[in-house]
Amino acid sequence: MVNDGGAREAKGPLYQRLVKVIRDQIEGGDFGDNQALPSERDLAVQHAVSRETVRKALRLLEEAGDIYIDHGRGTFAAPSSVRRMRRFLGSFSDDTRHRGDQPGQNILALEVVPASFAVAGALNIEPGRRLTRLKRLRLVNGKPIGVQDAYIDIPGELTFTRKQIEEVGSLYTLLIEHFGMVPAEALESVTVCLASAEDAELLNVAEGSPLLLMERVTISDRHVPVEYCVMKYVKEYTYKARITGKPSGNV
Amino acid sequence: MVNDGGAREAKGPLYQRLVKVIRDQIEGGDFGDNQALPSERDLAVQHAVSRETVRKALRLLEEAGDIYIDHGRGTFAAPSSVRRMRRFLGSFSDDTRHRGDQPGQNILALEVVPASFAVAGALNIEPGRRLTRLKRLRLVNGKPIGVQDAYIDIPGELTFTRKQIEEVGSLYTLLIEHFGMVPAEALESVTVCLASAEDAELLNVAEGSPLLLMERVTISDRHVPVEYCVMKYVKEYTYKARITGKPSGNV
DNA sequence: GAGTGGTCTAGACCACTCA
DNA sequence: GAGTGGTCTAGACCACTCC
Repeated sequence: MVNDGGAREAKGPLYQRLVKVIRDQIEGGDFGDNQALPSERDLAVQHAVSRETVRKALRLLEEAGDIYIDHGRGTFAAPSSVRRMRRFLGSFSDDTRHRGDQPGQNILALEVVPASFAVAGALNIEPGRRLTRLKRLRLVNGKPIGVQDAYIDIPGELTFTRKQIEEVGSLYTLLIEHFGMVPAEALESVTVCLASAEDAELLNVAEGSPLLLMERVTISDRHVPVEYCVMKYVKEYTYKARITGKPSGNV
Repeated sequence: MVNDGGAREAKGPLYQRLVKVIRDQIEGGDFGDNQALPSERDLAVQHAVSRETVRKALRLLEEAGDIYIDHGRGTFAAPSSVRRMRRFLGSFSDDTRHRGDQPGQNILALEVVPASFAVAGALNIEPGRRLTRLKRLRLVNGKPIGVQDAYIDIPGELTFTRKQIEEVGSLYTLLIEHFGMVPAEALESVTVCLASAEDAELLNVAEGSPLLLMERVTISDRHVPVEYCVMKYVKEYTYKARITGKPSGNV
């Protein structure tokens, strides 16, 4: 691996460093929209790595949407317009921060409850198992935008305090640092519902007004469902997603 | 590649055939929940391929959620409960068919229109460019469930007829087969809106009732935005998604 | 036919987990 | 330390695009 800027930090696998180098080149404008990158064999020589290592890096760049690869034609920088659109995408939760607003939260409930049939079904555990329930009002710039009701399966019946959450600010940070539960994947669904009397009061909207109803099952890096969460968001909220692969069939 | 069932079809790359073999084994119950698969080196010997080929297959199986791989520990069959949940996921559009219902459509408009500023912005083209507009009422079991308003940038100002759509049934099939436009990726956003008078009449709901409002920009395999589509769905509809990667930050 | 990406190999060494 | 997955190599051949 040569040509990576000389005195740069040389940490991590070669292909990851190569990803960074090439991405910087693209974002720095070295390659315009749809401009061809050097061939894989040339890149291998330029960066003094094997062709398979180059291919590994290019695969990651393609998955991230930075480049596209056409069999028999070459490898090209993705158009900046598409790159720009993609930059606004992320998980529903990620999405919050893209607004540049100040997030906040009020903890409405923190308790240990037995799993209902519904929650137990979602988490694939036996009903009645003791779960930690965390219900929060989410704020943006002090204004309520959603209610989150999370049921967390903490191993060993451990639990945490309201103070801990308020200090750390993030539920996931707490789960990772204090309980070693690393979220690895989430299954989400989104639909519409009407505000109940309680929703209406919490979110400061009229009873019966439409809300975005979202469910999430979070799966840990130990490959088990660890959290079931129901969220209701005011209609100013938007969910964004990137769907890869061919949209199939009768759309 | 040996042990692939003897007289099976031997088409396609080795690693893809290996994916199929291992997936069949898992779905056939050869490996229970979280049961370890043979090591990569063993799998390579068993199937008479190189270890890199095995790794390529395992990577695909992991991305599909069939297995999980833990560094230093081994490779394991994903729990069937998680596999089952994932099976219900797909793009918003895919999702329709999982219900086992009969889809249908009424074409409300098929015309050539100049791109508005908004549509031009979404497709990254100049305003005023002539686009094909296709507005359809989507049905499930004869009942209206949504309105889709699509703006398609067909190269060379070609267009298609109402009859063609009705014959083919699928807009994407038509785009692929008649215009060589292969959808490769989609960027979607979902939020809530209220039914306009027109929406209400089309969808047979009260004016002002909540709808799921969805936007989509489809990007072709030529890596340019080719379709902008606004969809409004009745509240019985649900959007499902799988979010991979660590949910980040202040969720 | 020349050039591109796609697949595949055999072998080496590193990083991690677990006993 | 033994076994696992993670990285990397040099070289071969195939499939595709374009001239």
